Amino acid sequence: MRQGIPDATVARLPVYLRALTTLAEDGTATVSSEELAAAAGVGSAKLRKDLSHLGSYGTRGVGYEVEYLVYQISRELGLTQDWRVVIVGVGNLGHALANYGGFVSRGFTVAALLDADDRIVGETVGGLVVRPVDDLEEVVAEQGVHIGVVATPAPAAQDVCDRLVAAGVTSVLNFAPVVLLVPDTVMVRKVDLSTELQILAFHEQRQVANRLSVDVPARVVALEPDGGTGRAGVSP
Amino acid sequence: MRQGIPDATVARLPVYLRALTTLAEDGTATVSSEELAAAAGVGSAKLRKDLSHLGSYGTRGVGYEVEYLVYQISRELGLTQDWRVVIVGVGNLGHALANYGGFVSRGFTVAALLDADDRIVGETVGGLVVRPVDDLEEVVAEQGVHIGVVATPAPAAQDVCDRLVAAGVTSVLNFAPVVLLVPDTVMVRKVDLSTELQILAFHEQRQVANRLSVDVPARVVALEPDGGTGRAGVSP
DNA sequence: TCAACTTTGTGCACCCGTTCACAAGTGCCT
DNA sequence: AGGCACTTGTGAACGGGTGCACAAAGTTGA
Ligand SMILES: NC(=O)c1ccc[n+]([C@@H]2O[C@H](COP(=O)([O-])OP(=O)(O)OC[C@H]3O[C@@H](n4cnc5c(N)ncnc54)[C@H](O)[C@@H]3O)[C@@H](O)[C@H]2O)c1
Ligand SMILES: NC(=O)c1ccc[n+]([C@@H]2O[C@H](COP(=O)([O-])OP(=O)(O)OC[C@H]3O[C@@H](n4cnc5c(N)ncnc54)[C@H](O)[C@@H]3O)[C@@H](O)[C@H]2O)c1
Repeated sequence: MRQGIPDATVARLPVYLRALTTLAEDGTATVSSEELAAAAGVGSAKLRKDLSHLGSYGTRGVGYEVEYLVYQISRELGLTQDWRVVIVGVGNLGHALANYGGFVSRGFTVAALLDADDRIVGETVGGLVVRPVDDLEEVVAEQGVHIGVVATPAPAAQDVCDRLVAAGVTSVLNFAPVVLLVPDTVMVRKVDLSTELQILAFHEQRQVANRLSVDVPARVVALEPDGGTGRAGVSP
Repeated sequence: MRQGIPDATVARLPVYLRALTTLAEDGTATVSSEELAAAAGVGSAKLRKDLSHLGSYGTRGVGYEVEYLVYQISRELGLTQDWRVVIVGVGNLGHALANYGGFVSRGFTVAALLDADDRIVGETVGGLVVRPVDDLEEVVAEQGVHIGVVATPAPAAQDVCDRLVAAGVTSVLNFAPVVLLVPDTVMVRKVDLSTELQILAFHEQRQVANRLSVDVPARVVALEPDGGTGRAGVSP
C-alpha cells in the first residue's frame, strides 16, 4: 500500500491537489469524495481508491479535511521540497514558460534559462538573464538542477537532452516533437501540441461521420425500442 | 476491426506518423515494424497491433511502405481535410502558439486569434490580427471553426469554453489549469504543465529515496510517459 | 444510549491494453 | 521449383485499472 502508488493514480494526484487548493482558498474546511470527485472530473469511487493508496486520511461520515489532504498529497508528490528546473531554448515557447507564474507557485524554481542564439543570450526574461547553452553543465552542477525542460527545435533536442543527462539530470520535460532516447534511469515526459490536435481531429472526424450516418436513421431508432445502444459522445 | 480504434492506439498514431514522415524525408521507402517501433519508442508487437486496427497495410517478409502508411494514418486521423482552429487568449502562451509553425504543417489552420484585452486586440501575431473576444460566435460560424484552443487565465476558461461550445465547437484543447465542464458531445483535452512537472517530481523523489535506501542500485525503474490517455481531460 | 443517516475504504468482477509466441505469407537465392 | 530467411498479423495469456456494491466506521439527533 505504502509500497508503490499506481502510475494512473500519480497522474491524477496533481488534479486533486489543484481542486483542493481552490477549495481551500474558498474557505472550505472539509470535502466529501463525491464533491471532490466532481471538482476533479472523475468518479467518486476512483477518487477514494486513489486516496486510499496514500493512507486513510478521511473520516467516515464526514469526508476529508482539505488542509490536511493538501499537505499529504503535496508530501507524496515531493512538493515539500524545492525542485530546480532549467529551461533550454528560449524561443517562442521558452519565453512563455519563463514568464509563467504557475511554476514558482508550486515548489518549482527556474534555476536558469539557456539558449544557443547570441541575440537572445543576455536578454532578461521573467527576471532571469538568458545564459549561453555552453554553461549547461556548469549550471546543472552548481545549482543542483533536477529537472530539464527542452524547448529547442526538434533537431537540437536529442543533443540537448544528452547533455542534460550527462550532467546528471534524471527528469526531462520535452516539448520538441521527437522521441528522446535516454538511459532507463532517466524519466522523460513529452508535451506534444500536434499530437493533441491530431487526436482531437480524429474524434472530430468520427463525430462528423456519425452525424451523417445517424441523422437519417435517427428516425428508425425511434421506431425500435432498442434502448440506447448508440454510443453518444466521446469524452473524458 | 474497422469498427472503433482503441483510444490508446489513436493516441500513438500521431507519433508513428511523425516517425514515418521523418523516414520519408530521409528517402526511406519501406520500414519494418521493428525499425519503426524503435523510432517511435514503443515495442514492435504493440506497433503491429496498432497498425492492424487500420487494416493490413504491411507486406510480410518486407515491412510497410512508408508513403502508403503515411497516407493511411493521415486519412484515419482525418488529416486529409483542413481543420480550422481558433485560439482564445493571446498572452504569453497564445503568442507562442500563434507563432508556432507546427500547426499549419499538419493540416491545421489558425482561423482567428481572440483576446479580451484592448491593448492586445489589433496587434498582429503570426500573421493574424487579434480580434476582440466578442467576435467569438461570429468567427466560429463564419469560418466554420472545429477546434477551440483555450489559453486564457484559469478564471476565464470555463466561460470561454461555454461560449465555444454554444457556438458549435465540439473539440477543445485546454491549457488553463482547470477542469472544464462540457456536454458529453464535446471532447476536451488538457495540456497541463504543472501536472507534468509534479509527476516528474514524484518520480525524482522516489529515485532519490531508492538511491539512499539501496546504495548499490545502478538500476532504477524506468517509466513510460503516458498517453494521454488521456488523459487527458480525459485522460488519459 | 441508541437508532438513523452519512461517507469512507475495499473486495470483487469486469474490461481494456500489453506482451508473448507462432502460424501464415512473401521475397530471394540456389 | 523448392527451401530459406524474414516479417506480418493475431490468438491467447497476462496485468493493471475501473466501477460497483457494501460492510465498517463515524456523526447526528432524540
Ligand atoms: N511555440 C509553440 O507553441 C510550440 C508548441 C508545441 C511545440 N513546440 C516545440 O517547442 C520547441 C520550441 O518551439 P519555439 O516555437 O519556441 O521555437 P523557436 O525557434 O522560437 O525557439 C527555439 C529556441 O531554441 C534555441 N536553440 C536552438 N538550438 C539550441 C541548442 N542547441 N541549445 C540551446 N538552445 C537552442 C534557439 O536559439 C531558439 O531561441 C520546438 O521543438 C517546437 O516544435 C512549440
Ligand atoms: N505561459 C505558460 O508557459 C503556461 C504554461 C502552462 C499553462 N499556462 C496556462 O495558460 C493560460 C495562459 O497563460 P499565459 O501565460 O499566456 O497568461 P497571460 O496572462 O499571459 O495571457 C492570458 C491572455 O488571456 C486574455 N484573456 C483574459 N480573459 C479573457 C477572456 N475572457 N477572453 C479572452 N481572452 C482573455 C488576457 O487578455 C491575456 O492576453 C493560463 O491559464 C496559464 O495558467 C501557461
